[in-house]
Formats: sequence, C-alpha cells, structure tokens
Amino acid sequence: MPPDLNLRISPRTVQRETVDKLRLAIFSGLFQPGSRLIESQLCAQLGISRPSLREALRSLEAERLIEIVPNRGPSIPSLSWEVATAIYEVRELLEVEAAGRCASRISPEQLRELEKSLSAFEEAASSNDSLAQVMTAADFYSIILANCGNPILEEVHRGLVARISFFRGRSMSLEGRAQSSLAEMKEIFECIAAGDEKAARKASKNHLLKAKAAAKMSMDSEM
Amino acid sequence: MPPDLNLRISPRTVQRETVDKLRLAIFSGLFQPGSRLIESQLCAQLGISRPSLREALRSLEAERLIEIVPNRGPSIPSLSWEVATAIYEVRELLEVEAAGRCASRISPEQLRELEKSLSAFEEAASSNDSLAQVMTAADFYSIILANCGNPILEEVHRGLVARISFFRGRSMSLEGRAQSSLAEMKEIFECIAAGDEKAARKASKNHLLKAKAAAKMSMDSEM
DNA sequence: TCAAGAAGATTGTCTGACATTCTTGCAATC
DNA sequence: GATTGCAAGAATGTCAGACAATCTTCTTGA
Repeated sequence: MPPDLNLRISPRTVQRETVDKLRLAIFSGLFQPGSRLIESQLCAQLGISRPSLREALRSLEAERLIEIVPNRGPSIPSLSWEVATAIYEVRELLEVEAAGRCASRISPEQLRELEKSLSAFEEAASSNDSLAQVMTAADFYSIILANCGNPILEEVHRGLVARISFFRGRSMSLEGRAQSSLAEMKEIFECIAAGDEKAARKASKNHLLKAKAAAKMSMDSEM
Repeated sequence: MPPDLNLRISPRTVQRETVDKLRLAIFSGLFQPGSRLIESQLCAQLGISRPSLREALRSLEAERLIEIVPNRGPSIPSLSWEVATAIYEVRELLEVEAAGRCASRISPEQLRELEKSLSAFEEAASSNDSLAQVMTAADFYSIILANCGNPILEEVHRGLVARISFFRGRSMSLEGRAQSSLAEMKEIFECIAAGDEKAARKASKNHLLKAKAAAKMSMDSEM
C-alpha cells in the first residue's frame, strides 16, 4: 500500500511558472508603474529562491514588462505616451494585416470560437469589470491572430499588447468606451465572417484608431 | 598619488555583458542549430558562475535566440522554413513601413550615414566575407529603422532579424546574391534620398522578396 | 539650511550542494 | 542477434548562505 502517491504533483514545474505568475500580476495592474520590485520581497511572496526569481525577472526584462537598472534592480516601467503611440502604431500594422489574412483563411470552427469570444466580451462590456473586459477583448484578438497563418505575427503582437495592458484597463473604463469598442469588434467579426479581406482590414484599422484615441484620452485625464 | 586607478574598470558590468557575448556567438554561427548548450561548459568558457549564466540564458530564451526545454536545458533552435517564412513576412511588413517613413523624415546627416553604410556594404560585397556582408547590410537596415520615427518598430525588427541571422550568412554566399542585393539596396537608398515615400516602400518590398527567395534557395540546397 | 558622513537596505555575484531527470552503455533475456 | 531493462554518469532545477559593491536615507555638524 503506497502511502503518499502524488502528494506533490509536479513539484519542479511549479517554480517554472513563476514568470507567468509575475506576468499576470503585472497585467492586472498589481504594481504601479515606476514602482520598484524588491527581490527579497518577491521571493518571500512567491516562495522561491533568489536565483530562480532572478531568472524569471530576466525573462520579463527581455519582454520589456519590467526594467532592470544596474544596481537599482527591477521596476515597472512607466510608459510614456510617445512609446505607447509607437506601440499602437506597430500594433495597427500587425493587427490590420492579421485581420485581413484571417478573413480569407479562418475555419468555420474557429469562426464560431471568435463569435463566442465576442459574446463573452459583450457580456463583460455590460458589466463594470474592466479587467474582464480587457481579458475577453484580448481573447477576441488572439483568436484572430492565431488564425492569420503567421505564428510570428501572433507572437510579436502578443508581446506588444502585453506592454500596453496597463493602459487598456483605464481606457476601457472611459464612459461608453466598452460599448463603442463592442460595436467596432462586431464590425470586424462581420467582415471576417463574410470573408471580406479588404473590409476586415478597414474595420480593424478603424478599431485601432479609436482604441488609440481612447487610450490617449484616459492618459491625459490621469496625468 | 592614487596607486591603482581603474585597475579593473567596471568590475561588475563585465558580467552583465554575458548576454551580448553569447548573442554575438550565436550570430556568428558558432553553434550549430539543434546543438545543445551545456551550462557547465559555457560557465567555464565565459568565466562566470551558473546562476549568472542562467540569467543570461533566460534573456536569450525570451528573445527566441535559444530554446530551453525543461530538464534538457538550452539549445540552438533549428529554424524551420515555415517559421523563417513567417519571420520574413513580418519583417517585410515592418521594413516596408520603416522605409516609407524614413523617406519622408530622415535628416541630411543621417542620410549621409546611410550612404556611408551602403558604401561599406559595397566593399564587403566585393569580398567573400559573408559575415562582413551580413554585418554591413544589418547596419544599413538599422539606420533606416532608426530613422523611421518609431522606436518600437525598430526594436521588433531587430529582434526578428536576429533570429534569421543564421540564414542570411548562407544566402549571401549564394552566387551573385551579394551583388544583386547591393543593387536593390542602392535603389532603396535612392528612393529615400529623393524623399519618395511610395517608391521607397516599393523598393524595400522588392528587396525583401528577393532576399526571401535567396534564403529559400540556400535552405533547399543545404538540406 | 545645507552638506558631509554613516548606517541600513538592496543588488550582483559566487560557491557549494542536492534531488530530479535525462542519456548512455552494458548486461540479461528471448 | 535483437531487444529490453537496468544502472551509472551527466546535466539540469533549485536552494541556502555568503559577501562585496552600490544605492538610499537619515543623522549630524558647520
């Protein structure tokens, strides 16, 4: 009779997910931009050693989710509007292309998934949970990107969106932004469902421009 | 009279450059794709401890320059043609945009730099040093990207180019590729110098298509 | 009030260790 | 002879503890 079978399932794999935990914490806005991350504190909170933590921090640094200044340690970068604009511009470039490709190649099954994620966002949009709004909207995009036929496009896009996730929560909180965002996303969906590549690009571009403007507004009012 | 001033200049900063050393080693094709990197060996070669090395490896992993499989350790990823194509496509998207923007905003001073880098490539092209060719060509692109007015575009592009650097050395070695590449780059330069945005985009797109085709040819012949 | 110095905190790095997992070569069996 | 199983070695994943270098902050003195 084996006494303790599977008492600790995946004992080592857990630590490897440190990056994901931290990334999620940054996404959800747990840390203020500009605030420093103290290694010893994080170690205690995550229950891992400093070497392991520092590995995770290096990954996040490479993803530009944190900054590590020599002898000052890691901190959450405060996004300037200049950089945010640049990110939005590149995002537009990628997302418009992805929407266009997606329109002409998505499978019926994935199209249903896309519709489902749109419904999820619709539900979130009627609530006041801006985190849920950002998450469901991200699902919508990621389905489009996953079906554009170019894994690199998807990967780069994900990296960029991650860096402005902080913003997006704020801009979603703007009066009426979630609803108009919903309308724009529905338009994108319709174009993709119709297989109209050109229209999908246009709808996607329009959505991005609006999102960018909303982000700017939320930033101006905050700071 | 200070006895030993700057005996060890930047004693701690040196280790921080481990990532750069490794990155350069990967660029120059020191490691075969698919080959494993043994931590203890690298530690000895670089003269650093395992924790420090592992931090550096995490950075490179996040940049997709190496792969780290759990319990198997780091290795050089072997680029499939599928992924390489995807990278070329995104690179085209970014580079065409950058060339267009650059045409309408580059300063006379930077334009001279661009011309200089073109001359450097011209010289390298007449030699058989394919590493020099790749390096000088990279300089040419990076000046364009640095003058497109979007730092993110530049950053993402750099990351992508790094991942296919292995290829580019091979394709440059193709008979006549360096010369035709030179002609295409000259064309791009002329368009930018003339401030013709549309033509710059077209020339850039043409160049990328040719480069992609050359890369495919070199890959087919190798494997 | 402001500047210089000291104490504390934090990072950068190392050594050493150990459990887990993978690889490889050998032996035993069919 | 080929295949399977096992065991030894190698390599990774993770940790604890330590120490110098650097930054921050607070105190003290001019």
